[in-house]
Amino acid sequence: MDKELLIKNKAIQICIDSKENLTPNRMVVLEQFLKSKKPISAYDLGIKLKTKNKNLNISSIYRVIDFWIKLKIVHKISLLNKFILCSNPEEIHTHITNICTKCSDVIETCNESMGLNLNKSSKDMGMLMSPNINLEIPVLCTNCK
Amino acid sequence: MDKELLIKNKAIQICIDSKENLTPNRMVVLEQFLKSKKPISAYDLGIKLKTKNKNLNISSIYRVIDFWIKLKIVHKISLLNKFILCSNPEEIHTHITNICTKCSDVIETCNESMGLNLNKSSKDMGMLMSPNINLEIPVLCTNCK
DNA sequence: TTACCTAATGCAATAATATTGCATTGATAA
DNA sequence: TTATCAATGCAATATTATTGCATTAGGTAA
Repeated sequence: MDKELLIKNKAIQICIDSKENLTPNRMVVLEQFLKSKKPISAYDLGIKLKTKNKNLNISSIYRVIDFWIKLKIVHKISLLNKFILCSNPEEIHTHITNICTKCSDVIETCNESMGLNLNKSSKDMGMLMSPNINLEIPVLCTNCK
Repeated sequence: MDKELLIKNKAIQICIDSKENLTPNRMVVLEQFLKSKKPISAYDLGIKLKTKNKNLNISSIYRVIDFWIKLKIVHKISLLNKFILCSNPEEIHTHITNICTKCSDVIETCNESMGLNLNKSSKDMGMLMSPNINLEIPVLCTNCK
């Protein structure tokens, strides 16, 4: 089974487990995310769906995206104001998103020890790191460097 | 000499060293940043300046902010779409910005070893971490946790 | 000084991203 | 059937950011 199908099944499972409704809108948005290798903006996602005769209002799109973010299936990449599928949903850990500043390619790496280090660093300052955070690291990817 | 004055002098020095022009607009924006303990949006900064009879156009504000960002005096906090003075300008290293998700308070910590670790992690994936990056970590601060 | 050059700024329109309130729909349960 | 509630549609609006072009200000050469 390829990776996309795996993620898709996982997403559906998480949705069911959370007793949430897997509506048609939520499904088409999920599938669009599965097809997007790069982060995509809410508006661009809307345009993509439109070409498939799925015309969602922008507010619905944002709401659906928020839904998937809540379930930790989708990440917001604040650096780009775009969204992308989480490559490793479900597990609670620190996500590290390497974002190529040149081509916007994203590679997600989940380095537990890094998460722990960051956590310790925050604690030393008396702060509490949120669980399941997503760290955005500007990099140059293999192709662009 | 208190910390703000220190940062101010450093900023001015960096500006001179870079042979850049320290214009009145750039100065008032810098001073507003020095007064803002929390990240501030470009528009809010404009409003603040307006109350001081300094009426800058929004495009000028963005340009001045970009100017200070270029000199590494100001950081953009992408998580909030706001800007804040760098607490530790000039030195090239990994900046770690802890952002309280409740009150938006920001504490910047510069942990060199963390930067090195992240760098290594990126390298392992064949990517090159940009120098002088700013990492945004969602936390709960001392007061809010 | 004057003329010129360039960086900085002003101005106003527009783009891009995101949120809101309220109406409507559709599924489910009583 | 009726009541309820989550999801969605709709359209206005808010927020953030950029752009092209005109104008200004400050420095330099003649």
